[in-house]
Amino acid sequence: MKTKRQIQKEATRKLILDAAYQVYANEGFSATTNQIAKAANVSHGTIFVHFPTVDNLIICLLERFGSEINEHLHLLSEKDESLETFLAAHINVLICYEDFYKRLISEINSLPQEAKYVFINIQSVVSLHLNQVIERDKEQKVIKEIPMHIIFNSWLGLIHYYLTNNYLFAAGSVLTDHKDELILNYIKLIRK
Amino acid sequence: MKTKRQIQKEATRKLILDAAYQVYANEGFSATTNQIAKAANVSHGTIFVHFPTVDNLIICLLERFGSEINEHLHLLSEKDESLETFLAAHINVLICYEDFYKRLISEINSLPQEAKYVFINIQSVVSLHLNQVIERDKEQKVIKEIPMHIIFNSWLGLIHYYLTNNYLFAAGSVLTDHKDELILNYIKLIRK
Amino acid sequence: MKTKRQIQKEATRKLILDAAYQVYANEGFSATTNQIAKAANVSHGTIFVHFPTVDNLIICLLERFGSEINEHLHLLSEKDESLETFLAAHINVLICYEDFYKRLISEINSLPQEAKYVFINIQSVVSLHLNQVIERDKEQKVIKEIPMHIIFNSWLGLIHYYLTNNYLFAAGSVLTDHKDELILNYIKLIRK
Amino acid sequence: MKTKRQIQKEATRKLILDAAYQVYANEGFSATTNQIAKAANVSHGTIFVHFPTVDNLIICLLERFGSEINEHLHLLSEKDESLETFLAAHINVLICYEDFYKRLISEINSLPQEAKYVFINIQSVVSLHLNQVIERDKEQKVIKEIPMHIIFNSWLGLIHYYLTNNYLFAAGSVLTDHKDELILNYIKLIRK
DNA sequence: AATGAATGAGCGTTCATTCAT
DNA sequence: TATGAATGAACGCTCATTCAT
Repeated sequence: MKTKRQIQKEATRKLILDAAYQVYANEGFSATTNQIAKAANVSHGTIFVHFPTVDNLIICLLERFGSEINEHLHLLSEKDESLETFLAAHINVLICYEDFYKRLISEINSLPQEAKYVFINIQSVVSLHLNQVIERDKEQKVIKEIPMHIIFNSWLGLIHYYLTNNYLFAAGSVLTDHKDELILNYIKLIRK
Repeated sequence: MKTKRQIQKEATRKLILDAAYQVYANEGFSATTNQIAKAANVSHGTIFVHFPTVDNLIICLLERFGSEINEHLHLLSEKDESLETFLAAHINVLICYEDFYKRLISEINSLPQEAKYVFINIQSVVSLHLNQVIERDKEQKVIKEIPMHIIFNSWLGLIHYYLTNNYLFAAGSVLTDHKDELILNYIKLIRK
Repeated sequence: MKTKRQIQKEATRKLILDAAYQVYANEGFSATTNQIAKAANVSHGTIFVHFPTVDNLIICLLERFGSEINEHLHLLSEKDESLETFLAAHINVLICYEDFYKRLISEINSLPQEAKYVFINIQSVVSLHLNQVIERDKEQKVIKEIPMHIIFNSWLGLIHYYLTNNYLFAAGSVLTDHKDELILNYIKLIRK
Repeated sequence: MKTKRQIQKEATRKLILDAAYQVYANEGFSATTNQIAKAANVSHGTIFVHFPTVDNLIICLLERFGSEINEHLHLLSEKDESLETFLAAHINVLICYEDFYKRLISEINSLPQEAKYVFINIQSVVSLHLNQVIERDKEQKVIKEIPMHIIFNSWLGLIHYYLTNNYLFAAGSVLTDHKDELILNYIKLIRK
């Protein structure tokens, strides 16, 4: 049983995390705690009641983000879908988080060490699912003899490249614009 | 004929650029002018004698970096080398600048607009050469029917992915460690 | 009802404005925010919690100063006093703010544009009252046929001259020392 | 006999003083030594060969300015001119130096102590001549019974007031625009 | 639990002055 | 004599963090 206070506290905590997500997505991780407080409609000090430091806020935010995105990704694995369907589903999930994800892959190296674990975790979930799908295709001998991690890293490399260099390829969402092209050609690459 | 003064001035300028290169490579582009001054062993004010603003310092540094790396790359095009040789040469060049290049591809979006042009320029030089090498192979029908820009972006995507996620793959230089594997498998991907 | 917090905040704001008033009066408007912070016994950053920029601090200070001085001057108009009484009252008001006023009339041209409006406003209040008093005397044909603005500017010119050149005329307050002489002779000048 | 070197040195010194005069007239005394060096077409360091500190430069500049303006004023006294002619001549002299003089009377209190002596000297020369002219008129009983220093300070007060508040009265030269009005009305004031 | 005023170290930048050339 | 690169203290301002309310 949660007391009224605990419920209130968790609500505020969520408010801050939601705001931080939006602010970081829009401004990058150099956004200030003041901006986040304003976006969350709480006082500046409240942030530090819930999170002892900004780094801690970022870590908690990324943990939540990791869980959320992984939950989305898990739903993919249940069905017995084709490679094409899986890749499309993966991109569709990323589109939901596109702005934030873009910031994340760009600025990951300047974020606290623990943030990286979240990032690794997300990638390993995708890897796991991709593995399953590919293995099936491999049995049918349609996939080249290339190590799984290269197959996986090529895919992530390709879409991360398009995301980080968004400005070269699209005015709005690069994933929305180039989704089909990316999937089609990536499959061509890994197929015999 | 340069006067002793001019030589001295250029030496200091080089000192600052070299220091900035090292500091940015180690700390990322959020490093401060104070850190750079200390690394260059000059007073803080001296930086602003040579560069009116930090942004200008960054742009000059990137221009120098761009020229340097392009010079390296141009040497490649003169010879009639194989795809494998070219990719190895490309990686070898990047190894020389690995830490700095890693920061650059990560943080390019937070750098001044002019910095992006330098980055685009570097990439287009690589693209140009890769194009030549691939076209030759394409005539021999060994390359898949995939648009050139996808071929190019897959390569950059792959090595940028390994660079930005260095910590996943290697303790030291990820390019040194995975060079052969990357080249070998990338070629497998684009070949029929 | 004000909360304790609001009271405290206003107190600090007043502390800063009071300190700024004193520091500017003593050192001129080239005094630094550090000096003001020290004089106010608050940390340097606190100044910028209350005033986004120095210019804003100066403008707020001048607005307060303008209100205060105008309030003093308004009290004069209610009575049906003689020219002599009015001029004496004007000088008496200025004596209260002498050091600050001296800096203001000296450095007005290097202050932000909005500061000038405050200054103009103060002068126009004086002008208004002087006008009323003079008009009465003019009806009695004791004042020369001279345009009102010249009458007004002669008065301000005279006392501003004594203020800016204080060091020529007095060790302490030039207005206190020369008040009677200035009034007496100014009246002689404008009377027939 | 001056050596070639001495002649050259004096020429450079003059170059710097001329430039400083122009720069201070245009920008006020907060202009930097760099601006002056550029305007004088000499190197920054050269300024400090001729003047140990900026304050010393300002003092020397004001001494030269004082001599120059006093020389102009001295020419006035030789003739046996009327009060009106004298005041017109005074204003005409000031018009030659208007921008610089305006800065001087505005910023005199933030200039080094010695600068004030120059200013006092200029004023006493004007005072001397005005005295002579007025005394003549006084003998003819056309001037009011007012102490000479008040008569003098009213005049300076009036024109200084117009100069410091130039922006209230004119877009260009306030002395050129209001010269006749000022003289005419000032004479009205001091005449019986 | 939430507030928000206060803190102070640190930022990029300016500028009078120095001194080797 | 003239130069101009180098200096470093000081500037206005930012911001994560603290703590009395």
